[in-house]
Amino acid sequence: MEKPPMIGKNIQKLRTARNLTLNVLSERSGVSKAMLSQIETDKVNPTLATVWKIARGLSVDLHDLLDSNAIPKRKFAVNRNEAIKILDTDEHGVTIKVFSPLEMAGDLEIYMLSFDPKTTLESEPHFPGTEEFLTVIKGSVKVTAGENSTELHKGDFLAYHADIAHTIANESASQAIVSMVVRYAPNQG
Amino acid sequence: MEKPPMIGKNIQKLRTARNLTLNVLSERSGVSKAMLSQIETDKVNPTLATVWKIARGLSVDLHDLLDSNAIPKRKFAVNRNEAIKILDTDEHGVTIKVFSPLEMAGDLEIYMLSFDPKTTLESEPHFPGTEEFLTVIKGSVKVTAGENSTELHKGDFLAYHADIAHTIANESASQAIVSMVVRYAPNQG
DNA sequence: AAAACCTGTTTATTATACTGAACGAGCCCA
DNA sequence: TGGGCTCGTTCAGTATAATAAACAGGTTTT
Repeated sequence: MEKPPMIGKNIQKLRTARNLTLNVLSERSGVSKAMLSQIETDKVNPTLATVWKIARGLSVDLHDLLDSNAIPKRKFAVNRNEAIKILDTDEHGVTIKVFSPLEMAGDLEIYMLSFDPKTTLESEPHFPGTEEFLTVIKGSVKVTAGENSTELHKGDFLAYHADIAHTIANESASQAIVSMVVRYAPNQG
Repeated sequence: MEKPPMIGKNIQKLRTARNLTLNVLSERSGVSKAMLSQIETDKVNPTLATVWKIARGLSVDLHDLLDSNAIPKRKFAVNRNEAIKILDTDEHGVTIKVFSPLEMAGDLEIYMLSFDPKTTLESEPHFPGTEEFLTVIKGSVKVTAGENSTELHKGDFLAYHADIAHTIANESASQAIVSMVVRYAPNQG
């Protein structure tokens, strides 16, 4: 985070994703409609208390409000065997953070994926033998690998072979977060 | 978080822990000394931009300032030892579910751990080279491995060598759930 | 077609966050 | 017993966040 957070667009994104009007959010949050409008257009520097009220009105954590804006623009081209293409994401509304300390993880890589409402992450096939293990931390996602499609909710866990094309979709109107452990094929490369 | 955040004491704690004076922090953050004093004593509702400046001046993430416990996160414990064992649990109030389909996971095992309030899971050292990757899905836990102790909250991720004795404790009054990926040492029986 | 009802924006006013400077308390040294 | 230094707090003025009310644009009503 190098600049003061501009949470306006985030708030608006969350609000519209839930089909809430400024009037409704104003009632639910206790923040005036005018102030909401000005905050969403980044015309003011809202008070911490005000931001908290808005987060509460949107039924999200204050962190989520700040985080979705504090998008780590950092791209990364992690290559174990060959180029693994990870989208960078702003246009898709999917944020990927790398957690794994590579010197520790060996052939593992751990990611934290944040999905804005109605967003999808599409992955090309990985090398044969590659597996993915994911855990839903928040919200719900639909994972499709080949023919199979599975709906996962908060707390669910899924392991699958990732050497075919697969997608992770957040079809809901709220944010979804999943952690993913990718295990690359042992004898590859 | 049920009330608007009172970050005054957190800021003061961080500042004094670093032996910074209000003057110094004022210079480093660009926030006036007077305002810092008033914020620390919770006399005002600071602006989000101001809070961000203070976090920057303290070289911490904004989240750390908002969280009730102002502790830097995501450390990694490192060390070595021996022996393996996984407790079973019901008497301790800790439930372990195995998610990993073994034929897929190879040297990986995936668990879902549920902690009742005020419960702790103590593990003997695993084989040398064993690593654990855990993700907090709900609540908060305190992970201790050797000397190092880390407080993890919802959404946090931690990777550490598990070949020394380690404990995962839920010190809060509510349930905690974490997913754990255990990666056994590659060349170990 | 205009009246009534939405939407989000902009105005005018009040409340207050923020600043620079003044203040009092504590410490060190002459 | 001072002066000179620091510390954190409080004062007065200014900048601006927050509010209520008026506003413009677009749909639905009658």
